[in-house]
This record gives sequence, C-alpha cells and structure tokens, in this order.
Amino acid sequence: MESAFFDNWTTQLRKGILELGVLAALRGRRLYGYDIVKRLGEIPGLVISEGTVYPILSRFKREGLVTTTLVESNEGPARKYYELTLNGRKELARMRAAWRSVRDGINSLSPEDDA
Amino acid sequence: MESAFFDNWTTQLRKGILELGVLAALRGRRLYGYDIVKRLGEIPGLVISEGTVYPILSRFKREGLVTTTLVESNEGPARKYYELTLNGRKELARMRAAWRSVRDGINSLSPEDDA
DNA sequence: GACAGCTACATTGCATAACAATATACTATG
DNA sequence: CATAGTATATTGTTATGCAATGTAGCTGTC
Repeated sequence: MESAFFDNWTTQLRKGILELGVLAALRGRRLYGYDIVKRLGEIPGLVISEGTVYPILSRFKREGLVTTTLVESNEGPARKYYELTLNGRKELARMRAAWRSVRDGINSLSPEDDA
Repeated sequence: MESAFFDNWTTQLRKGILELGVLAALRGRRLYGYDIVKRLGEIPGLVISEGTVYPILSRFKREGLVTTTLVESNEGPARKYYELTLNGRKELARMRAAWRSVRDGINSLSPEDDA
C-alpha cells in the first residue's frame, strides 16, 4: 500500500503547518522542546520528531517570536523553556487567520459529505 | 504591517495544500490548466499562478494521476484538459484523509472560540 | 496593419522547510 | 557498567512554491 507520491506529499503538507502547531502549543504556556515533541506526538497528523522541532524553535528565537529560559532538571539534562513574545502572539494570530482561509478553501472544494 | 516571516510562512503553508486543491478541483470533471488558475483564484487562500499550476499538473501526469487531452479552442490557443485516473482518485482519497487528520489536529490545538 | 490585452502553455533558478541520521550528555536501574 | 529514557543540536538530502521569463494564438481598435 506504499506510495512514494503520497509519502512525499505528506512531508510537503507538513511544511508550515508544524510551525503553526508549535506556536499554537506555546500559546499561554511555557514548554521545552522535548515536551512539545511528546505533546504533538499524541495528535494524529501533527507527529513531530526532534530533528524537526529544534530547527523550528531556533528559527522562532532568531525571529524574535519566543524567548528562552534554561532550567536545570533533576531527572535529566537541563531544559530550555520557550515562551511567546508579544510579537510571537501577533504572528500567531495572523497565521491562524491565514490558516482558516486555506482550511475553508479546501473544505469548499472538498466537502465531507460525499464519497 | 509587512512581515518577511509571515510572507515566507505563507509560501510554506501552501506546499502540498495546492496539490490537494488542484486534485480536488479535478474530481468528477475535466479542466484545463488556465481554467484551474482562474477557479482557484476565486478561493481566498488557494490563489495560484501559472508558474505553480503547470509544474503540478506535469507532476500529476508523470505520476499517472491524470490523463490529458489536447482540444482546439476558437477563442485562443489549444487547451490541454486534465482528467483524474483511477489511481488519481485513489491518491486523492488518501490525501483527503491525511488532510482531515492534520486539519483536526490544528483545530484541536487552536480552537475558534477564543481570542 | 500595428499594437494592446487576454488566453494558454511551459521552463529556469532560487529560497526554504521536513526529516533521517548522527552526535553529545545527564540520570536511573538492573 | 550497560541499557534506556530524557534532552538538546547539526548536517545533508530532497521536494515544492513561485517570480521571472518566454512562446504563441486570438480579438478589438485606432
């Protein structure tokens, strides 16, 4: 049942969407990278690996969307907590609006109630 | 109000989604490239240009998702009509399922009824 | 009959993100 | 002391969106 076309398409579909998912997960709370991997891993369609989430978080920091705080842990290595900045909250709001537009567009082309 | 981050993100968000949009537009009917550009252009979030749609359609043909028929037109150049194959319909069904999963995942992280 | 404007197809080159693979290092348990 | 889980990070490959560019046919108008 494998399809190189489908697998490749899935990878492309996730572009941008995972950034939205990570930012949305950070809304209203402080999380560290590994925690985000575990949380999104429980949501079908948003499963993400370390090799994907750390570059995203680095980008957010570089773009000024988040601030970080290093906190020691007594059950493993230190954790780097990420928190949305004012600008991060603003960008998230714009992204959510763009997302709704795309989502509704696809839904209009592809209604649920048919074969 | 411009944001290089946001503009770039929007481009990434469209990856994969536009392929889904084009395939969905072809479901149950035969369309030619330029027509697809015009139709999707009317849907906010799915606006697409020729330089994007023709490579997508070429890929679909190469992957065996569509067949093409060249038809002369008396109001311009000949039109190349695209039609889904059986395999195209199957891949579209898989893509729609993956799309629903991603869409619902984001919606669960990012409910409508809040600020 | 020359020009603008629309229709219609197509390619090239660049920027960017997903992710497998890989590396490092701390803690706990058997 | 080896294994497993926690936790962060980078490198290299690959594929897509799209601006820019090009070709060409048809229609109307001055």
